[in-house]
Amino acid sequence: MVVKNKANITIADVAKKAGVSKTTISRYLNGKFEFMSDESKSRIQEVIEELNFRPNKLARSLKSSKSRLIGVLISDISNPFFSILVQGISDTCNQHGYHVLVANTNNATAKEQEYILSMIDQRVEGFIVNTTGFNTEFLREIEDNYVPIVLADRPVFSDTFDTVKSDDQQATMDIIHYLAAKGFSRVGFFSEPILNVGTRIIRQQTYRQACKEILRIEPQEYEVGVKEKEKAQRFAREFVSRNEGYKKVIFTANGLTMLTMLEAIHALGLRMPEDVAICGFENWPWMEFVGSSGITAISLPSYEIGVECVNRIMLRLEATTKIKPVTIKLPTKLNIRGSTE
Amino acid sequence: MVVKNKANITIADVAKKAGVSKTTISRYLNGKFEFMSDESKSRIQEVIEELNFRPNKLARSLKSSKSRLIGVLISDISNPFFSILVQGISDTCNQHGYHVLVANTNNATAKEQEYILSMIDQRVEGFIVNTTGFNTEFLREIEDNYVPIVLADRPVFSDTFDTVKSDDQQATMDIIHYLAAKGFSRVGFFSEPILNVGTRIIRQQTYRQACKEILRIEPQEYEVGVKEKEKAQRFAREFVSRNEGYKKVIFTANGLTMLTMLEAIHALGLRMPEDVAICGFENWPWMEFVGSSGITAISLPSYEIGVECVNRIMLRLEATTKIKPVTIKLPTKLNIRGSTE
DNA sequence: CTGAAAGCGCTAACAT
DNA sequence: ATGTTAGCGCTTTCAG
Repeated sequence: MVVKNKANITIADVAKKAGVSKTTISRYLNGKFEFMSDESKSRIQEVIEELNFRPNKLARSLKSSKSRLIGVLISDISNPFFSILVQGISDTCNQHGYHVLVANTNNATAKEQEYILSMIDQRVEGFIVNTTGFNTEFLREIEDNYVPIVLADRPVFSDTFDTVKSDDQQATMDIIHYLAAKGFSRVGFFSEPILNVGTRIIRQQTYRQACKEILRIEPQEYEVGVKEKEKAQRFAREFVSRNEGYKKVIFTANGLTMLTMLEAIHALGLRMPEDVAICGFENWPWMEFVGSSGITAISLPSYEIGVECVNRIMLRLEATTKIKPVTIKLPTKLNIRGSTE
Repeated sequence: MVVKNKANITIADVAKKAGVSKTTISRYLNGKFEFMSDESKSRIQEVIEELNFRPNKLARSLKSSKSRLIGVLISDISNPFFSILVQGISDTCNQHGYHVLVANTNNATAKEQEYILSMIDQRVEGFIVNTTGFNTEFLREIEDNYVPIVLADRPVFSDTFDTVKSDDQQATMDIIHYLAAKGFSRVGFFSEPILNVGTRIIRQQTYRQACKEILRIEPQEYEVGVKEKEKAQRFAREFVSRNEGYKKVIFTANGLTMLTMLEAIHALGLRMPEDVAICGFENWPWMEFVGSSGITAISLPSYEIGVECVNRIMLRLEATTKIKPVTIKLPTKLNIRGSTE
């Protein structure tokens, strides 16, 4: 029988039964044993176990304004990248004795605001936000007036927030160096048409830089949404014919775009890498056996990003002085497979 | 400026400024306008907007023992099946004005207990549990003494819990009927060696039943863990040679096992479906273009399971009388592709 | 070493 | 139609 505090035992019941005051119980619960007699201590412990007493966190929180809750806002939790991020966040928070309040914003700016405000009403102690990108001012106000915020994965172009993300510049330069060495003289950048997502922007800008510095070509960029199957096929065809005679590769900015383009390639009956090669951001287990010998892809440190986000929040919660915001870039890994042979 | 309740405005401040009592403010906040003058009402509204007042949910919760929080325990949130489930749960809870406290149990029985107890301390109003399977007694105690529980996806063999899951019996019978009609006389059941997970057990039992009633063969069952690459290859080879001369198909009990076996098939250089066919539970986008023409797979209603779980909880929270526990089985869909041609 | 009492912000029974 | 008052369960001065 693990459970039996049916009667809603409170600190007062424990105090009465132990023959001490509520204060002493409170001290016991908070580990303030310095000036407590050993008798009291062991007596209290006995009674607590006997009554199966567990303190009401709501009451504690109300009194202390410390809820031991972290608010987590995720743009799309069904995306494995983000669910692993949440796993990292959740596991680490739990280790610190915190719980996470998770909400799915579905990339909607208004929902992001609404949920954040509502979580503040619950007195969360901090936020980890995978932001939609349109709430920079709002987030700054929250951070200024309430609790710390760490941005997960998606930066905003303002250095006032702690940000934890993958090192996308490095990753992009690395993969393009690799592609160039393999003889791919034409690299097309394929991404989702989502405005304002810092991650995409950084990958795209680094791609452009790499086009100039490494490949010495004009960038070839395509924006295609997840549901736009026809457009994806048109773009694939266009990219292939436009670069006739060159070794060419489709470079996708994220896992969803990879899926979109793989579908198109499959539908068009193109061979990888003979007709067109492919590679991109986000590495998933199934990529090992798609095509004749797998898809070249960049592993992102999703779990570790989650862990670091929590570490930053905890740092700020413990800090007594202001801490300067930093951007933490975690290393990625390039997995080379047959799709870029 | 959306935010500016820096000074922690309380109901008392609003009352003072509006020239009424705290009670009236409280009534206003709770929509008890029946006996309130229109002057008071509009005056209060003004002041609330002016001061940007938002009620402290912690205080409300302490008073009412209603936290507007639902606890969600997930065995492995990095698994897309579960992350979509969480999405369904989270979206639906938010629609009802609830937030979700999410914890990842990593299939650990002790963690499941620990997090549940801790969430009770936070006064969550209900639980949605994707249980490890070893906490039946514990969960029953929680439900008896505290708050409603709904089991998501994984049933336990006890009819005392509300359970929401996919209709695995139907799905299994359907796919085996389909396979039999296609001429597959040998079907092997491949699953993870996890004990006590109701979902696996049901799929396996139905498979056995189908072996008897439809295929009229002895069941051929293999248990292989996600990391056991060699074992997977051994089993694949064994299954193929054992059923030499028959049309045979590997039937995987979940997405992870599908990945494990695809890897093995790929490593062994087996052709699908010529050397061995494959199909299984869980349908993902990438399955459309693995192999020459996709993988046959069963779509599971993950999101809808999440939605229904919340509906059940809400039903219980609103109910005044005891509600009889039910098991809700949601329909699946068979996606036929080239791997079972 | 311990306790009395005040109060966190809100709600609700009981007045009026 | 509105206010007074007493808590919800805990923490924390302040006083012994």
